[in-house]
Amino acid sequence: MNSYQEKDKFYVAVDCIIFGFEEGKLKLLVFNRKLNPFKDSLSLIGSFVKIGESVSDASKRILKESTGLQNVYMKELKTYSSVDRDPGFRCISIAQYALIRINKYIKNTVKENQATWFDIDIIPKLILDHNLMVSNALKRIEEIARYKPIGFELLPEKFTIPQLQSLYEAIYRKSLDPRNFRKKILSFDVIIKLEEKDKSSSKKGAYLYKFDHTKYQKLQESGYNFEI
Amino acid sequence: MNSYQEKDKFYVAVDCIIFGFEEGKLKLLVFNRKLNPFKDSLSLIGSFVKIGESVSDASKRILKESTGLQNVYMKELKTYSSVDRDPGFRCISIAQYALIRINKYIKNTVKENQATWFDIDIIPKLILDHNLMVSNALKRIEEIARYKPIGFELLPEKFTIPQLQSLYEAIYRKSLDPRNFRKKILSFDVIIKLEEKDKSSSKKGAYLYKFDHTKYQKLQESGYNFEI
DNA sequence: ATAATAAATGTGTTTTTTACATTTACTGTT
DNA sequence: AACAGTAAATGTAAAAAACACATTTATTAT
Repeated sequence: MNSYQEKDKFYVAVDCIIFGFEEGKLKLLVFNRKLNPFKDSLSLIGSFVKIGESVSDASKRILKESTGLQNVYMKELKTYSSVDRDPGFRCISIAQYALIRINKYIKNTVKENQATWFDIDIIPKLILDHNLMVSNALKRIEEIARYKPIGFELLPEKFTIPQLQSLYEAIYRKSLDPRNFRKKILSFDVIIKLEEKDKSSSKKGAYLYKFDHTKYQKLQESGYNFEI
Repeated sequence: MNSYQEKDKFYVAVDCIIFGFEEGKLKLLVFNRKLNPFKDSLSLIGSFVKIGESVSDASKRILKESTGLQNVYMKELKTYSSVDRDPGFRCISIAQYALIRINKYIKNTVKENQATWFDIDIIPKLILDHNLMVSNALKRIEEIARYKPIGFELLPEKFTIPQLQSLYEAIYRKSLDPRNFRKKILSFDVIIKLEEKDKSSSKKGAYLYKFDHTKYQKLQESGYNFEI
């Protein structure tokens, strides 16, 4: 019971399930491995946790290295620890899911890192148990989206209501009524209408909105009900 | 990046936050440590994960050893990995919360293990970051109870509606209207009324109910909305 | 027979959710 | 300048769910 044995020490890894949203589709960031093991295979981005850092430090480090981003929405998903999960090492991995805003800067960093955005409906075979991690993460964000306003994390600073709707449609995998959606979102009193319009997808243009960060924060903390 | 260094290996522990429900109160199972380090201090029950087992195997093993129970509702809470969390070892702990039914059998095993049930409102100082784990777990079950029928895990096979209500009152820390509570619970169509009554808390007696396990399972999987 | 106790029950009101179709603002074309 | 095309924006009535609230009932102990 109290027998601390050197043999019972583990490598601890983190793997990051990075989601983005673009062109009405929820996307996953997949990396082409540059090094062995599994060189040239597809995988999530990950790393071993160093002895002098916490798991969340390690996740932040990896996210920074691979996308250049800091201060990202990232949460622990779960631990993957099957004895045979990694044929090379006895290694547990603590998966983290992150929601990021795709923009030009990200696109460049992503390219440098030999990474690709995949539509979540067509995720390729990834190494080890990474496909399982992805499907668990998708389930988790679907659950969380029902009571926390996480959807917003994936949108740019300025966004339109139809964009927000299409994001929720992507998360819930079903289509929503635009009148009811708009009504509900506005009832949260957390987005502010701007004068500008986005005309990229219609001639009429849709008004851009931004968050009221203070109210958004409160909603984030308190939780709420966003069953749609 | 790909430098696997022996020095970056960790002890991996699990700690179990075990909740029960008795006499209208939500309780936490706290153990008196029999061995060093921290001999005679209070703590959650835990153990190092062995190299040949998964984290969930380890949790099950510990729960079995400490309570005699198997097939318990147990879920991963989160990983605790601060560099300075344990002064003795560089050790991460993957906390698990469990919901169990308190009964005579448990009570004996618990006594043998020098464990005590503490009302969640008066939890003593525990070792390391265990108090943090407990408060995180309490928050988690409160969240989960809103969309999964976990409350039932804590009740005996046969239970009354007032008992179920007092459990939800303990989880949500507020009192509920008995008419509305009963109506909502029955609307889920997941409990079956028995002929027997429980007369331990009133002269009239309250009818006992049991779960419809099939429907209960479906509800558990699908999630639902249990905001009260 | 009576008192005491908690269990069981019903209804009207308010709030939220749902279903559903038309008009509007703007652009590009003729 | 008129027109066609496109997605955005809007309102309302009906149904369902949530809420607030008081009385009656079954049983035991005296």
